Amino acid sequence: MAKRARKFWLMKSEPNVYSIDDLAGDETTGWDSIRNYQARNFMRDEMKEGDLVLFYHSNASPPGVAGVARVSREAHADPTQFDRSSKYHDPKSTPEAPRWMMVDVAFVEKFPELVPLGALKAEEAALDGMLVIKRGQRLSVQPVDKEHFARVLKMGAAKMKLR
DNA sequence: GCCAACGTTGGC
DNA sequence: GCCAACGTTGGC
Repeated sequence: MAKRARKFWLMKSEPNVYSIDDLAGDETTGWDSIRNYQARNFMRDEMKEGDLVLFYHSNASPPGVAGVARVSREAHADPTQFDRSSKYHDPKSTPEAPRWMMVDVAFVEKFPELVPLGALKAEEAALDGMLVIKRGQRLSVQPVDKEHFARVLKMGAAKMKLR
């Protein structure tokens, strides 16, 4: 039985909330608090262990890709939805039928330097169709083409290589 | 801080 | 089911 081909993703996080350095320290984290159905569906239905993730710093100056992570655990219920004290509490969700799912991601590497959004936009020809460079694109979990992923690794002088 | 773009809610 | 109002995202 052939293994499913690895998929590639981009996940946004505000670095003043949770940065690539936080992930490096934690080694792994639950990608909780996502309250967007499209993003949830990607996590619930499509992200598999071993998939690679561009870790993107949003609401930063400049915003950009800070490094690489890897899906380390597939979809499971986001615990913040059951936490009454959390701003992400969802009273309509139950443990039997959780509405919000998350994956866990593990630290892979931090780029020597951030790849700014502006640099991605400047590579528009090579990165044609990449969602993060589209204006008005707010989705915080996005699929990325393998070719685009490889190009961003190069731009970030990543240690890892795709094969 | 501004505001364009987008997603969600809720009245009808 | 439509769509106006509202809330959020996120670049600048």
